[in-house]
Amino acid sequence: MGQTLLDEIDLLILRQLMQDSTLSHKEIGRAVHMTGQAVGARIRRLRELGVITGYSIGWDPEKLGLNVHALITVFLNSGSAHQTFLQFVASEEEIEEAYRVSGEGCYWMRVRTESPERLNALLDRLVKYGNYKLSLAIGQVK
Amino acid sequence: MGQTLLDEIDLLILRQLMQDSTLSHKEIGRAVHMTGQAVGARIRRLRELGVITGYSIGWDPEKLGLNVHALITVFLNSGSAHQTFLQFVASEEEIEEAYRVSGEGCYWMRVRTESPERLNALLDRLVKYGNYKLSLAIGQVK
DNA sequence: GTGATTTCCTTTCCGAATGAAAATAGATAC
DNA sequence: GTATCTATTTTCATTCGGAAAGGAAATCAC
Repeated sequence: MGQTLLDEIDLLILRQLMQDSTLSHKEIGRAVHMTGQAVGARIRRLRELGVITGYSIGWDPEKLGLNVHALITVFLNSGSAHQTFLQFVASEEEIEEAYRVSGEGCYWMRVRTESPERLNALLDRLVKYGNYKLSLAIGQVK
Repeated sequence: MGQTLLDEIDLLILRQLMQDSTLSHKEIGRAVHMTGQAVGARIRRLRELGVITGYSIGWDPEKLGLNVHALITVFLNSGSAHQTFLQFVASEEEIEEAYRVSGEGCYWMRVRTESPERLNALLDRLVKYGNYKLSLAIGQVK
């Protein structure tokens, strides 16, 4: 594929931005031996190519009161339409990630809620679409 | 807990930054009816409180050639030390997330590799620590 | 009620970063 | 050698971000 689209310098810039996107172009330039403007041009290109899809912040879920963290494997009912399930996923703010999977189950997702009661309520809404298997995350390793 | 630490305006600012951390303080200020400087002071406070933990970019894994996406449940050997497993996780760049779980298995993790061969090699290294169950992600829903 | 204190916001100001345009260097084809 | 194309540097105007000073509102002691 388009592997020649990105050179080593692009990858260096990306790695730096992944760690800290507030680095100035000039600071990044020091690491890759370029002026800030050249770095800026490359970053603009990475955005236009769709390699960089956006800028965001990292945040502490516990500081926001999200104390419950669960991993859920979803086994969709055979009659349940995937489309309506996708709408469900999109509408539930407590679902942080969700993937269609091949292997065990139909979907896998990770959720955070502020309390066991909220998790319980979410599972009640989820069970309309199918069965599930749940594990609680008791620590983030990475 | 410290729920009174964050007011509605702080949450609004956080939500905006989660969507796009390149918004200027002034732009955010328009949404919350404050000057850019006031927004900047609140953001600084959110950083000092540890609510905001960092700034990063979103990126397209396929544009970087990471075509294989897998979800792995790890069942650690009873003799295997957790400490050495954590070092393993930290050293493997292809592991993007990992959590200690209570429920099915000991750890859960999500990995991306550029090829099935690389996934195979990663699993070879993983199997020293225990057993695993693997699902392939075939689409990101959220 | 008065005054002091604290907190938070606005105003003002300056250094630094960003983004655009023009000039320059390096590589390639012919 | 000449033309051409791409990527970088240089230069410049605009904007942003952070610090300091001043002011409004809430709290508290008395």
